[in-house]
Amino acid sequence: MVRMAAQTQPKQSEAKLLVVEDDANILELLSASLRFAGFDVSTATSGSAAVSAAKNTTPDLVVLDVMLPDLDGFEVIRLMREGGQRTPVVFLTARDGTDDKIRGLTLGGDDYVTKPFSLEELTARIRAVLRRTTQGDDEPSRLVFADLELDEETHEVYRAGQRVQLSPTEFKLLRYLMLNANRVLSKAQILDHVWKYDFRGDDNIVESYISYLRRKVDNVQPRLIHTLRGVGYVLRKPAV
Amino acid sequence: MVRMAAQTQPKQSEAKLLVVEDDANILELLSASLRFAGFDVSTATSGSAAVSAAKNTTPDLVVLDVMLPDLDGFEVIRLMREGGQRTPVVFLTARDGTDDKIRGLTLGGDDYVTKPFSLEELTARIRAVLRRTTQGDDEPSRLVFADLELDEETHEVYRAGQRVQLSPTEFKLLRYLMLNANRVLSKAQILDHVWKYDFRGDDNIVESYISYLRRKVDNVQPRLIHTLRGVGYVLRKPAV
DNA sequence: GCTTGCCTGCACGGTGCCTGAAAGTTTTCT
DNA sequence: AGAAAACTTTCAGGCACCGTGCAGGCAAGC
Repeated sequence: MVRMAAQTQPKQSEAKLLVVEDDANILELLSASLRFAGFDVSTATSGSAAVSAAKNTTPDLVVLDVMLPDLDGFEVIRLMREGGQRTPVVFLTARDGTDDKIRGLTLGGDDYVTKPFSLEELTARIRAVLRRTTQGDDEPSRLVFADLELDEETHEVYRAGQRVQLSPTEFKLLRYLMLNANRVLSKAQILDHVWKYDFRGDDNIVESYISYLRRKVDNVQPRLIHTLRGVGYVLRKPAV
Repeated sequence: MVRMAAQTQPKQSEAKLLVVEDDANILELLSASLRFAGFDVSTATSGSAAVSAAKNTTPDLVVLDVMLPDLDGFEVIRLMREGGQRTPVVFLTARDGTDDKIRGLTLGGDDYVTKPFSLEELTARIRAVLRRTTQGDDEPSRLVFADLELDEETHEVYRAGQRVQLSPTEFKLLRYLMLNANRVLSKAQILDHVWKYDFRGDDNIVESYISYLRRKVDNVQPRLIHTLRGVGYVLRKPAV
């Protein structure tokens, strides 16, 4: 009897996040999905509001849009840290332009994600930064399911002990499947989480990448990636 | 024209729903059957009315047509959640050519159903979302009747411990029978709940699917699916 | 025995999914 | 900077499965 209890929430750290973003749609997107991922989320829509919110709520991490109406992201951080608190940051930044300043900040243990991003990308970065900055490393960086292993830091993947090379998208898809092992995921759900939020293609791309993944990591017994026709895909050990 | 027999209420969570839909026919269909399914239903026919209704009645879940005369579904959600309440949503969306706007519907534990849908499909999604977003998950995802087991999340079905593979329609029909175990269901009733609301075929298809189900899940003793000639079908343990 | 309702085998067309290939894009290398 | 490689995305053919209608046969009840 190997049936697993259905879990309702992805298991995540219950860290306090402050999300700072002036675009209302993106803010809603972020707060809804980060909250669902198990984070304790508060929000701000301007730099000055962010500074005072950070003083009051002392978040464990700040998700910060670099481009804000009043202050720019770096100013916000400078002001926040003047009070002595050394809160880690994940920046949200537009693709071009100020890459240099951002790059410098990653040296201090912070990180950044360029817009448009996928939610898996963002939550992966958040978890990585929290993992790094939290002493007493509770969360391991290695996901394991059956004889499948995936290292979130080194991006190495093994199936049955064999090293497998994956492209960036293949890696993100597999990580999403592994984080949600035994849970059925629809193509829409996969698209919403693994692909960038501005992707305007159709579901078939998910089928393509499932196909690529099967060829690379699911070409041995037992098969772990299963199709549920009309429903979605699921990563699980075959029924007895 | 929804045919409904007089019967006692199916046991369901007594959750408060807000149904937002501008098509009067569909709104009537939805509110009648969801009310009958045991939900506490209130309605709105425009986005702005929905926002204020949500503020006043604080529903546990919102059933929301994406295409509304005034605001689009995302705007409605954003405005509703600005007050800090995190209400889950099941979106209703048209499945025509320009699939443009159907991204982001599965984020934050929300879900969506494409028109035309069947009522069972919709209530199944509603229950799934409520199950996911309610802490202290009381409702299990597994239906059990005699030695028949059906998992709503993984779509697995077992009879007498044996795994059985069902097609999507077979699965929906069996779920409907199990949710209404010991209750006699007419063919018209089954058609109204399990088939999409625009289905214009004849009753014989129900007979066909009952036949398929019997072959797959009722081929052992004791027989659970019974015909009441001239009346309908019922799932029950043989008479005492 | 006859009528009526139900059961089920069969066939046809549609749908969902898989995958190879090509086109378009980004990244890396020289 | 330009060329090459790797990667992402789209397209189309193929295949298995599924939904639906039809029709012949069977069982129940008058």
